[in-house]
Amino acid sequence: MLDEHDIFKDYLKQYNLRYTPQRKLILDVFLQQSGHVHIDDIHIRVRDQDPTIGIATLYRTMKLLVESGLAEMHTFNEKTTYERLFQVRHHDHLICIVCDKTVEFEHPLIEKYQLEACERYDFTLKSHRMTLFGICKECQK
Amino acid sequence: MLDEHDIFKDYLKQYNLRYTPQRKLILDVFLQQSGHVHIDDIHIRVRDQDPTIGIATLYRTMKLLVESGLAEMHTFNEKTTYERLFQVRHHDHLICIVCDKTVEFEHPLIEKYQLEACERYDFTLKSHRMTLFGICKECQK
DNA sequence: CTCCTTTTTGATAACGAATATCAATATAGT
DNA sequence: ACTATATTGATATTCGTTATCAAAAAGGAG
Ligand SMILES: [Mn+2]
Ligand SMILES: [Mn+2]
Ligand SMILES: [Zn+2]
Ligand SMILES: [Zn+2]
Repeated sequence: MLDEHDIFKDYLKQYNLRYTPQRKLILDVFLQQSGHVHIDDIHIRVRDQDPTIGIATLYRTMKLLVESGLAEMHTFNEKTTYERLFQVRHHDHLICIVCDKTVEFEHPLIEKYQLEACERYDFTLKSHRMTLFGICKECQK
Repeated sequence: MLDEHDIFKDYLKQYNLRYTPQRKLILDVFLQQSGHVHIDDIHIRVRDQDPTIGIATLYRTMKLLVESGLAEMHTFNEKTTYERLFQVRHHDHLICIVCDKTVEFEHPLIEKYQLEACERYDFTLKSHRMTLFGICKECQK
């Protein structure tokens, strides 16, 4: 079974790009994280293992991870976050507008009707972004 | 029946803010637009009628329009756009990732299941953002 | 109207995330 | 070893948006 490093290598090879130590390290660090990770968090942990890595390389590599399907980029608030995508079940997000708490959920029927809506307008659905904003139980008190 | 200017005046009064000529003009211009309008477009048309209005005032006023429920802010791509909200039926968006064409749609069942998902996690739904990305018929050829 | 307080304005500086630039370095293949 | 190409890190730059601040405007009270 292919793991994330194989996927990444394949993607890089496909575009004549190289599997460098920096890219490997960034992927390693990213895979150790869970949930929605900010680029600064990744930066700190990467520099922990190799202080010479520049921020530009980090941005460039995160972009490659997204393009290769290993990461998903979120822009819920101002700061973008990254989330593991490969072998992680698709889900949408429910965010508390008071405390920023996030709940991950998936509704099969919503996914189904999204496809339906697309077909009605002769679109081929490629991806979607659905985020619900509300107030969690604790913040309602 | 209240129109947008009344709504705006009420909102301003509520927070001890003033209904100034600049704010009136910006609202006037905004209401003449339709669809998803970029701030530069509004700026051009505003300066056309009053060249002394500064960009800061425009940003500040657009924020007030959003807060008063008259406008909705979208961040589909890099540039944020504004769309009339009052007396305009709620809808979600379907965007072609090739040509940026936008289709507006609404699916009652999706809205229903969004509420359902919220209730399951004890959230009070306040708003949602759903955008489908696909390839339109023309761009598939 | 005059005086006083608060709000608003416009010019411009500042911000910050992300990208572009570019010379030095690393890599892969011959 | 040699060559061509890709990559890197430091840094400058971009660009939408926000903060700053002195001057102007607005709203009341008398
Ligand atoms: Mn998630
Ligand atoms: Mn719309
Ligand atoms: Zn909360
Ligand atoms: Zn298209």
